[in-house]
Formats: sequence, structure tokens, C-alpha cells
Amino acid sequence: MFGLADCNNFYCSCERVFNPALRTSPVVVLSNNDGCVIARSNEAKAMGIAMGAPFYQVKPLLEANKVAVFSSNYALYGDMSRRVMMLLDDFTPELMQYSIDEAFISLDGFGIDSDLRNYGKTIVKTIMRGTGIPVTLGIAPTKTLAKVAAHYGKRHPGYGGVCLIDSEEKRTKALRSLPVADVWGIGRRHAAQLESRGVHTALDFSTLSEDWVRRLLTVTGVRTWRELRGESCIDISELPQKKSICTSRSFADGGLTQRWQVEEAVASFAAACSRKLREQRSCCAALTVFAYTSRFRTDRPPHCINRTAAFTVATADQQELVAAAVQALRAEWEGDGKHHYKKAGVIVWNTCHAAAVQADLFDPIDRGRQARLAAAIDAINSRNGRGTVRMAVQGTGRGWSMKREHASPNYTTDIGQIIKVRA
DNA sequence: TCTGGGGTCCTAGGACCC
DNA sequence: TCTGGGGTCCTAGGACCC
Repeated sequence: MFGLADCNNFYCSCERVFNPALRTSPVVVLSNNDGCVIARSNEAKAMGIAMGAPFYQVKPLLEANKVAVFSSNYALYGDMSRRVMMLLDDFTPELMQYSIDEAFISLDGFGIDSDLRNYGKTIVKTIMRGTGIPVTLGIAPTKTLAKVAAHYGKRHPGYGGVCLIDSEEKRTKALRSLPVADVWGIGRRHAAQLESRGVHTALDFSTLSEDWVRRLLTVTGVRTWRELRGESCIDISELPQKKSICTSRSFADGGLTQRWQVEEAVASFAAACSRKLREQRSCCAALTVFAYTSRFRTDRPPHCINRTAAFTVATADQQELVAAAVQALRAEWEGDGKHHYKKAGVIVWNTCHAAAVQADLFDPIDRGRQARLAAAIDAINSRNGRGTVRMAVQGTGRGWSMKREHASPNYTTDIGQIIKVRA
């Protein structure tokens, strides 16, 4: 059996932990730059506020209903996630974190007659008491069915946060009332194709022939189909190194027009990619810089920059990556003021393990010296905060700062912003 | 005026090899 | 007029997830 622990309206719940007054009132959290609504409390969902709705479009509705609005605070959410996962880990021999707010847990070793429901309730209660975050636990023989169980667990308070699919009757019943579009692994496009062929529910889907599913949805669709029928075949237990790492941001308001601004941003993205690569102990052999104008503006011609640089010797070195990114940008730059760049980013790819880098006989870089400098910079930054020592071309960040007009404090990660309790 | 930021996997088709 | 048969590798694009 598998369990899927899914935090309810995670970002909203994080904000509520430190604002108890908001526990029964509507809350939404916005994306970077306060662009879109990306998390909604149940009350906000009931108002009809859509996931991904542009903030400016729903602002009147939010104000009219006195909805509490927050800019995203990833320092807070990341730390709360870590706490939830730590507690959850105590209840399972194997935890597979799937996203910032979700994890599958193995419940192997629990017999058919063991009381999984009570065990689940203990888990949910422990996490609530330890972090203040409400969690729903779905339990089933496959991960996809555990997702289905969690789906029902969230919608029906009667389950007390724990929903089990542990019999054929329950499986059939659950799938019969689940729209096929709500199945994990079936997205909008495939759902529409299935609907047009008369497949409406998850049960309809699970009773199709394997060939039919393979033809329409390829092998990934077949895996979902098997899982719905109770055969476990989706493996996410191993967390392999990422094959590509992307750091990108949208820019506030009308976008950036000056090279120095985009350069600061791109240099910082490359530095972030360097850090992410080194965290997973890997190197990259290629780096791509991209930047593009707003796809929503029709009054100016669209424009995009996309340039790739290759490294003869795979690297994760901050200086090398930043230099390559800035050079790539400069090579494509058409002149200050010419385009309004709304988004830019750096992707590093062709990754390999740091210990498996192919050396080059004619390598002009002194790798030993490079590594010692990087270690010194890392040591300073880990003691004094990220970005204390950085490349000059990264600037101060003032050229492209994000809009965050509704930000909450970093309650759990910054001693200066810790919550105050009055007597 | 204002519209997020990450990832993975699969397939088709083109370029190339002998 | 007639124009082989078998591969591999790479990339772009589309689908999906949170």
C-alpha cells in the first residue's frame, strides 16, 4: 500500500499558521511579481476564484469579499515544507517527496488487517500539531489510486483527513464518480480527446483496452491505466539528478529595456544554476540563455533571444557559467531600448555527475585553483548569507527587482522577522 | 498597465552512417 | 523510366505534473 500526503492549500495554510485570525476567512497567494493567483483557501475557491487567474482581473472580487492577499514567500513555504516532510518521515520506511507540498510514503509491512485508518489519522494529527499545516492522506494499492483517495479525502470532511481505497468495491465506486480529467496523469488535452470518444469517468477509462489507450495516450497513458486497475507501476522512489536546471523570472511592469538590467538578471540566474548544480553534485556541458517580450502585448512586435553555449569540459563553476551567460546575452543584444523584455532565464543541461566529468588534455583552466576559489566563496556565503560575495556583473539586483507588495515576514528563517507574542 | 516557475517523458522527423 | 535496407542520434514540440 502507498500513502499520499498532500498539504491542503499549502501556501495559504503556511500564511495562516502565523495569522490565526485568517483561519476561517478567505486567503489567496500570488505568483512572483504578484502576477497570478496560485493558491486559494477553500473559502476563496468557493468564491469562484480560478487557479492561475491574473491578479488584476480578480482584484475587485478579492477586495469586495475581503480576501487576504499574500505575495509568495518561498523562504517560508520551503521551510514549512521541510518541517512537514521531517515529521512524515518518521512514519514510513520510505518517503518519496513529489513536490513542495506532497509526498508518497510506503506503507509496506502493514498487513491487510492492520488499522491503516488509525495509523493515517495519527500521521495527520502529528503534522497538524507539529507544524499547523492541515494534511490529507490518501491510502491505496497504487500511487495513482492514492491520489484518487486524497482527492476524496480533501472534499469530504467526514473522512477526517484520511481516505482509504482498500477494496474492489471502494475502487469501483471512487472511479465511477471521478471525472477522467481529474485523474493524475491525464491533462486537459487528453481529457478532451477522451471525452469526445465517450470516455467520461475514471472507471470508463480503466475499462478500455490496453491497445486503445496506448494508441491515444502512448506508454505513459498505459501506466496510468494500469495503476487505476490496481497494478502498481509508477516508480518515483529514486530521486535521480536533474537532467536540466532552469532559473528564470518574469520582470515587473512593462519589462526591461536596458542591457545592464537584463545582464544583472541573467548573471544572477546563472549563479543560481551554479548553486543548484553543485547542490546535486553535478556539472553541465551546455548553457542556454533566453529572454522574451510579453506574449500579451499586441502593440509591439514580439522578440526573443535564445542562445546556447557549450563547455568543452563540463562545469558547475559560478564564474564560468556567469561569464558564458553574459557573453551569450551580449552576442544577441540588439541595442538598449529596442525591446521590452518581460522574462528571461538560464537553463543548464547535458548534466553529468561531478565525479564523472571528462577532462580535456588542452584544458586552459586551472581546475584546482578554480575549486579552491569556489570553496572559499561558498564558505563565506554560507556563513554570511547567499550573495554576500558575488560576481560584479550580478549587480545589486536593483535593475530587475520583483514586485512583492503583499509579502509576509520570513517567520521561520530570519531571526529579525520572528513572530512576536505579546503578553 | 498588470498574466509564475519550475520540471519530466515521449514521439516524430530529419540528418547522418554503412 | 527505373532509385535499398538497415541503423543511430539529435531536436523540436507536445503532453503531463506541482
